[in-house]
Amino acid sequence: MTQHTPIDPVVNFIELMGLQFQGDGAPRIAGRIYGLLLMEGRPLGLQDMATRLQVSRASISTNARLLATKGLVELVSQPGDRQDYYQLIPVPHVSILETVSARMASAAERMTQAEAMLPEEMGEAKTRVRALVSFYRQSADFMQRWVREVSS
Amino acid sequence: MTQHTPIDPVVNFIELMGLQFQGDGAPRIAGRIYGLLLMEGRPLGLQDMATRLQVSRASISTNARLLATKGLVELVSQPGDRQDYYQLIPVPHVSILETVSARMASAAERMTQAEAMLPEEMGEAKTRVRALVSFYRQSADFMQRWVREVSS
DNA sequence: CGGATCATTCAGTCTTGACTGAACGATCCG
DNA sequence: CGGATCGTTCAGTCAAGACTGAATGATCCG
Repeated sequence: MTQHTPIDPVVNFIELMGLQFQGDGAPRIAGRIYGLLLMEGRPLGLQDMATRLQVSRASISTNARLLATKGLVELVSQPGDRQDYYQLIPVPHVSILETVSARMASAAERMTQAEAMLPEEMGEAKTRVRALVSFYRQSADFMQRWVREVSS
Repeated sequence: MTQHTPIDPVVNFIELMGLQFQGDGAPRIAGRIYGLLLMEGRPLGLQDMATRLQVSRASISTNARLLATKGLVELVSQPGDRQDYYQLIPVPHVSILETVSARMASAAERMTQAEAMLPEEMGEAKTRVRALVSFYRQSADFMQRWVREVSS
């Protein structure tokens, strides 16, 4: 019978990151991978992570690549080794903020398109939508500024 | 047989908001409610919305209250009428940003707690976590600043 | 070439949570 | 009081998607 209440602080931290990611709408396993890399601080292979986190290699593969596309992690290789190693990106702030910024910008874009199709009679509704779009656009810009500030 | 490809721009906009919310991890119906209110620009009763959006009253009730807790919508009453009416909050920016800010702050808080439990030998890991926490805290602060800027 | 060791893909399972319908309590009006 | 009309709660259904295991393709080494 396995321990029901884990007191291992490392496991605890990894699990916290899993829940954190899940709360943000990302797969829980992606969070656990990030937490594990944060604890180890060195490149880890897929097989390593799969056994450490007790999940399938397929899941690790998928989620590690997900993290890579989001700019939180990067794929590295070691000479004379066929394994894929992943390691933390030292300064993930830029990626995080730019992802959010891009989301807002695309939302603004789609809303603008839908707003343009509304008939002229709905002038007030169109104005309300444009105000919201404006806020999204400004926020996206503001994040870019913040990126520059934080990376200086 | 119902129309398969809706060209009604209002329905189109409402549906877009539904998808937008869903993409942000919120219930699709919450987005549709917000879209509907954005189109109408006046307080709407639960029954109204339920028939307009063709969903159950229970769902409208739940999601309207969700939007209210997030500060996007507010409950209003009309004299001599027992219905609950909901209307848009004119300037939702503050609520949106403060929600995000609060999320980041609480994430930073939990990470700090978990980090404190790590043994001293893991000095480097602790440092990495603290750097991440610092970023979260700064971002939360930065959003507060942005709130002030946008509401002036 | 043939076996071994990778990562990835895909069909299928299973979990999460959004949504519904029926009941309930509250409030109002006749 | 009794019927009607609210909003909410709750158990149950259903769909989306996270995860798995087996199969596939690629690369390396003997």
